[in-house]
Amino acid sequence: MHDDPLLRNLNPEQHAAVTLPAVPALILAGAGSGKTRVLTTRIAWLLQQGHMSPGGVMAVTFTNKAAKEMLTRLSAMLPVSVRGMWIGTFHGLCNRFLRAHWKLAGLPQSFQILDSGDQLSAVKRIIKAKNLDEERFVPKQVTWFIAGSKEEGLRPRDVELRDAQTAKLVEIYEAYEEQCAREGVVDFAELMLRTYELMRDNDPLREHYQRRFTHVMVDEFQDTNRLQYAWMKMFAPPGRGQSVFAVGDDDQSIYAFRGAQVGNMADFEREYHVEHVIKLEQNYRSFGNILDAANELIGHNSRRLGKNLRTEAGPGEPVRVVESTSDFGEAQWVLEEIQQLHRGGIDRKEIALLYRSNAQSRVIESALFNAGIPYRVYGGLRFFERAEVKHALAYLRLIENPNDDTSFLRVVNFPARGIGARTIEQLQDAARSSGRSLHQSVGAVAGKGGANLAAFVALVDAMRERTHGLTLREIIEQMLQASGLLDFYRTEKEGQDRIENLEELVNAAEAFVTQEGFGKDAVALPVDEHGPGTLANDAPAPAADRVPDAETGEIMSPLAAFLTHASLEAGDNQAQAGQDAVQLMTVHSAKGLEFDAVFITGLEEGLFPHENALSDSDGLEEERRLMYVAITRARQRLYLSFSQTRMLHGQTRYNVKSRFFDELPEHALKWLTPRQQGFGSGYAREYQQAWQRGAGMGSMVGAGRIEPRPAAPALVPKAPSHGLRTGQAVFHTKFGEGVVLTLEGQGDDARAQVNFGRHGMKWLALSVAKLTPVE
DNA sequence: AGCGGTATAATTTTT
DNA sequence: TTATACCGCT
Repeated sequence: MHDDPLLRNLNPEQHAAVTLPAVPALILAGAGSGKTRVLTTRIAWLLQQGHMSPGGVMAVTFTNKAAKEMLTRLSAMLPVSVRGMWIGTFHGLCNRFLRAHWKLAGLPQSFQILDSGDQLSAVKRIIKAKNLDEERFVPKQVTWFIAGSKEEGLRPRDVELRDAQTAKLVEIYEAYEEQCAREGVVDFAELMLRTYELMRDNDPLREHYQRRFTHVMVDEFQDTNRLQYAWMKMFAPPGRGQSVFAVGDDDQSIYAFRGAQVGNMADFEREYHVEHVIKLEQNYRSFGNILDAANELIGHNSRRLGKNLRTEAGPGEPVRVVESTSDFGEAQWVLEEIQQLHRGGIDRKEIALLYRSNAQSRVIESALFNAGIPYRVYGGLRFFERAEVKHALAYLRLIENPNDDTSFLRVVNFPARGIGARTIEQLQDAARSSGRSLHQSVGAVAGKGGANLAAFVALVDAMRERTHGLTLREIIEQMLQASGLLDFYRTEKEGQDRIENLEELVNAAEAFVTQEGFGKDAVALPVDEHGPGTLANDAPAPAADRVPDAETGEIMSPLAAFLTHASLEAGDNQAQAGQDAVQLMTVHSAKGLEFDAVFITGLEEGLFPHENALSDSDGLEEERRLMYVAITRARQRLYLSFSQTRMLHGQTRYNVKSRFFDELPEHALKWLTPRQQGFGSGYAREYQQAWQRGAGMGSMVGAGRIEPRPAAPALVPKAPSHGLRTGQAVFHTKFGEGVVLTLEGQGDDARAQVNFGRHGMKWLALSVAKLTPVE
């Protein structure tokens, strides 16, 4: 049956998925079930069998990383050029589409892409120009409104004007669109929406692409938003006979907060009359106890498509659970355990420390730092987002397009050249009243400011002239000199790192030109603007990079292509790759990764599940899925950890252990600290204090049993008449068990704020409420 | 223009 | 606690 080497070693479900006929199919791919393998093997198999040509493939992912992974694996499987295939991120493919059809899309040929930061400053400018109150129209929220509207497929005229506030927001949205059009830029959501609209409105074009893409595959389908689903339907609508291969996992849907619609999976099944739903439940990553924990936990969610992970690997080690008295103690314990694991032969890069929110990394970082253990924190600034790099890119953008006001404003006075806020305001007024760009309005400003502005414009113009015809590397080097950026950072005391980053920018450009062959994302394919007819269906881009525009014969410049690349792929964050370092990240950023050993820290009510998500059941279910994602990252060892107290916003919070502990199977767990009946029993505290005095936990853990230690004197303030103190565990007949957070007032006035975990935070009058101390 | 003080708010994130 | 924003001063 499996003579074909491609299909060898596939399990029956994977095999079935790979060799499905060309009809719509939904693949429910559990964590660690070989999803990417199925996706790439299917493409390879279809090509090998001659069921489709390379040009007939469209495979969409969310991240550049996933797209790259797919391409790498695919080219390892088959000696096929990936050039003609449309494999990439939603935004990358939109970019490719719009580069080919810029004219029809109503865009300038080398339109540039705004990242979220650029978009924010663009919105800020509009709010200022319209003289609106930034309190009422918070720029961040306005960008959410705009992106949100676009992701619902709504242009300003389509948004329902529910109230005055919305009407004003729509007005800003409208102005924002005009501004983007004037400057020749698009934001991320615009890439999607513009593509969708062009496909919707241009019959020959739609017809062409629908005929071309016989196989459309969408990865992480549970993360698609409304627009992305509608977009997909434009390329492969129901009933047109294309193969649509949607791969996803509803249990790993953790991006509802940014518009993801898990419901798209069910909608897809219904609208496409999907007959083939294949569940990939065989897990190749984790041992049984870990999967038991994951399965049981996620079983507490309703509204699932239903899926259970199984393994043939045996139960493996138990899931270890640890309680600490403080976040500090937790970090110390994690540190010890990491050292133990490392001594036991596990690479540090195979150890992940996961947390719900970024703020939690700090304590752990300092513990690791003090112990001299190398670590890498995910998240944070990425390469192309760093200030000095953005400045350099702004100059490059101005070389490419002097009317890019966002870039103009970023560097008009950086390095300082005597152009102050007043001058800029005058310039903006002039530009606004004439409807022209800042660059075009420079002449309207008189005086010294005006002269300086003119000098700036002359500088950029000179850069443009002098770099004409040079290689990308030379252009950037010229610009770094001429702009004064290099000189500026050379004289700055902490400028050395920045200069290194600017040099790195030159390297990145060089790499882009040579290795990447800057065509992949950025350069137009030879697609006729005027519809099918003359189209070579899957003509690969000729000899790599420089594809002339179908109509004018113009070539997109390497510079414009590089700028596009920089916007679409923000690059890694700073951490030195390659080193054997412990991996620190949020649970969200751990999605898709796997490690030998995983620590999930801060498993406390209010933190994980997060308090902001507790108000509705959808929120709680997403938190639970998040926990599910976290658990399923672990191959061999999983640690769950929580702490009685935690420093948050500069205050000590008294927490209750996460409700998720009650949703895990007892048989799979092993408590390394004594199992608590209620909360904060003296025993655990004594134990922790004993440990913190230096007894160390590793040996006790290693021995597999914990010996009671002599009690340490409790460091608590003197007890007032009601007998309560902060941190006190209490019982309330209605709310159950809780922990006292704050005590106020005296006698009959005395009040206590109590954290009842899932019953929330309560203020109780002690003269009325029946609170029983638990200890 | 740039510095330093105070106020304020503080999940999760990719493109 | 800490990062960022804004204001007022030099």
